[in-house]
Amino acid sequence: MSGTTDILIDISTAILRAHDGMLQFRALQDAGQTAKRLPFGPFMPDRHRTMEIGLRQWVREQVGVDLAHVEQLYTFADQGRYKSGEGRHVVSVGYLALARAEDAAGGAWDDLYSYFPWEDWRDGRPDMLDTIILPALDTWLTQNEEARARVRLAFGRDGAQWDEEFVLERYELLYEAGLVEEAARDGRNGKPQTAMLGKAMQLDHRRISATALGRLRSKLKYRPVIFDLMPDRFTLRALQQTTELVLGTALHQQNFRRLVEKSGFVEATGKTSRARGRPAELFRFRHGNRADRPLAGLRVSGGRKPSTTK
Amino acid sequence: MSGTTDILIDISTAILRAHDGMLQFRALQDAGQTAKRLPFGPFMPDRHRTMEIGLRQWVREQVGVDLAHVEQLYTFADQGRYKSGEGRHVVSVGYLALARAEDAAGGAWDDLYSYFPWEDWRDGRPDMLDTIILPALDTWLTQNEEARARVRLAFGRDGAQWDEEFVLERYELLYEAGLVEEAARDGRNGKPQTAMLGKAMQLDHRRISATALGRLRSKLKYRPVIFDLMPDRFTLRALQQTTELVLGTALHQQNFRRLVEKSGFVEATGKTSRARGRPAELFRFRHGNRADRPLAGLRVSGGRKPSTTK
DNA sequence: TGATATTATGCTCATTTTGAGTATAAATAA
DNA sequence: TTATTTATACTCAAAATGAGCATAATATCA
Repeated sequence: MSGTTDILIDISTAILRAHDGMLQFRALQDAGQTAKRLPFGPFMPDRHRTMEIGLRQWVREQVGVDLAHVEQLYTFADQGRYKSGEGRHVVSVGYLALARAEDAAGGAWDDLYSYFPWEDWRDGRPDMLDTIILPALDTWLTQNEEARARVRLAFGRDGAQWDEEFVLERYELLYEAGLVEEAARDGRNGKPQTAMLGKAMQLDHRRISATALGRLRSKLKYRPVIFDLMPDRFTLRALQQTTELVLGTALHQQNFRRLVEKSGFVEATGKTSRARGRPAELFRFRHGNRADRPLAGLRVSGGRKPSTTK
Repeated sequence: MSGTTDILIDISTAILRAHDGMLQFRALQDAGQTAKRLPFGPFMPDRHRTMEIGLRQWVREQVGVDLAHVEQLYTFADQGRYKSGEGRHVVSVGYLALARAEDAAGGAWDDLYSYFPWEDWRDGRPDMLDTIILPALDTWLTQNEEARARVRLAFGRDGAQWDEEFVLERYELLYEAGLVEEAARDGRNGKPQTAMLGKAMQLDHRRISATALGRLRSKLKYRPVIFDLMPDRFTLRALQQTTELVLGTALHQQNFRRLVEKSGFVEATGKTSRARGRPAELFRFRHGNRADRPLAGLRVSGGRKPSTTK
């Protein structure tokens, strides 16, 4: 008597790596499709004892990457965001996976920030925010007054701080405002906007990718996941650059060093790497035996502000 | 060609409130069943445009509580943890909801910590950890050497800190070790253990509740969700007690006050509440207009330790 | 009524953490 | 050799944190 409708569960995985100074993810190009997609496939309970087993099967078959970290993100089930399924209702479970560049050589990797250009603040606040996004959102807000508080929080307006973790919230607002191509594709806000922001993806895959980036940025601050993006040995500089890639912000080098050294997560190997300047010590990740203390210092702050003492 | 098996999605919600000095959740008693359950029901895509709509329907029909905050927790799909579904594969989506005691009057509410007695540290470290749990886990570990690192992290052994957020990890280990009734029920580790820890629940509902508690403890530290458990006006003492309930730890009163006052999340109403001692100022939650800064100071610490300067 | 218990609140103090620099070292490139 | 580049050490002030003492304002009880 209960849910008689056929339900199909799709498992999609955003696989991230740090490579070539870019935060990249594995994107597949289907013949006849402009938009790319994540590796994905149906959850088949008869064959997959757990969803993670299903995920690993589709990843193995479609992209063959060694995954260093796997984490469930969210289950999306709202109508209209997922066209496909031949009449069946599709529920979409998104996963985040991390890979080391060394273990993830082949295949096509895309720059994640080309899908979310407004998220990369390493060279300062992106111009497009003030020239395109905020004005467009303002226009939209005149029709959608109730969304004002969400925009304020997500985009850090009117005195609110930009929170680098709100990746999904920002993407969702852009979708609702009809500023990303997926919105038009899903038949939402029929008006063809002048500028469609970032590259589109198939199905709900950009939404899943946004969730992945947000979750990773958040997780960095309390678990040592950053090391799942690093090779076996690395300089502190390389670690910092990867962290900056993920967070989308520049960090203070000396303070980053201090933070990481004190965290107990790394140990020196005694070897050094030579590149252009002074050779840097090579470190390695120090497994679990340390009390896992958070890298809370990675919290991005807009600089010191005098505390509001009236 | 894809997943031909019929899949049923169940939506279960752990609804929490703070009442009578207890952290309570809404538990339903089915006739003929010893174990209680959460409100739950199938996701029906034809009727439910989103899962949250489905959740709200089941909550309305089964318990009629006004929800102040709703948040998806996790989607569980592993075999053998969910007996039911008449041959269909059941995927279980868990939600956390918060309610104000005022809006959630009727019905049966259970003390959450009676299901997780090892999680309540307000009066210090629970005895059962050293008298029952850790010895039993040690015995189990002799057969399951690979789980040692997980036990160390989850239960804070061998120098690791107890992390109050690892509620699910602890429950899962107790399940795997056969120390909670659900393990025997699911046919895992047939040996009837002497002491079954905490009260059992139907299906995977204790697992969902564990996830809910862990998520809430974590979220407290970076979003002002605690106020969704508070009445309209409250003293700082009441706020602290609710926080302690959720975290399962005692906090330093003066420092808690300093933290909350500085956070900008509350404003004085000018009125006072009278009880036994000196009357306390009544505060109210100050909505969004403040930059949402984290209540990071809520991070529970085992006290100051001299930093390991060699 | 007055002493006592109870709770709230203000304040201090020593550490630690954090943000922001300056200074120096060790390599390569010109 | 000098300039350039990168790594690393150190300093300093501001802010946050952990711990506690002191005092205020009420109820309760003898």
